[in-house]
Amino acid sequence: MMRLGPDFFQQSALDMAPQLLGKQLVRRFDPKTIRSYMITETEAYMGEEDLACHASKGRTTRTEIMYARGGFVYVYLIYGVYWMLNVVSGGNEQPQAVLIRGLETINGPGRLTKQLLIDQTFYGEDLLSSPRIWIEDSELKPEFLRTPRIGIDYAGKWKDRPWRFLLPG
DNA sequence: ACAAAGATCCGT
DNA sequence: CGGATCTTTGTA
Repeated sequence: MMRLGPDFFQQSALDMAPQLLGKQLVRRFDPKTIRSYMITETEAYMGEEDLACHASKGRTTRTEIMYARGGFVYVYLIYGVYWMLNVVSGGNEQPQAVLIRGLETINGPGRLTKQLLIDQTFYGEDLLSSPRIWIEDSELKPEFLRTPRIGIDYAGKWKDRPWRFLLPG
């Protein structure tokens, strides 16, 4: 299948998050080792208004990449332990992103980055052109479930928005 | 400078 | 249910 292009990533995070389900996250570990993993769980983070979104604190060194056009990778360290993998979405100056929370064979956002060897060096990586990580299309239009996002109880009224998307089972 | 919190996971 | 472990950010 084909690598997803600019149009896909310029959708809002809310549109993109469910559409990422069933797509293939592809990782080239070295010139001879390429593996792909079906995306099974995502969450949308919707800009400065969204208190659960890191961009709610405004533009900082960490959140800078979220203000770029969609298609870049946003990674950050959580609890001093786990790297979180996000796909920046929307147009320039729209600080939105989608957290990849699960893959077909790996549950959990911290576990998947550990297995795929994704760390801070992927901050700002361009999914449109990177030789080591990209996302490929799929013919699937899977049914999916929606729930509130995980781990954001501090986010006031935003914590109950059903912006987590996952494949059943 | 310093303190606090965090989009998680694991072992008890 | 608590600990790990450290970057980012707010406050001074």
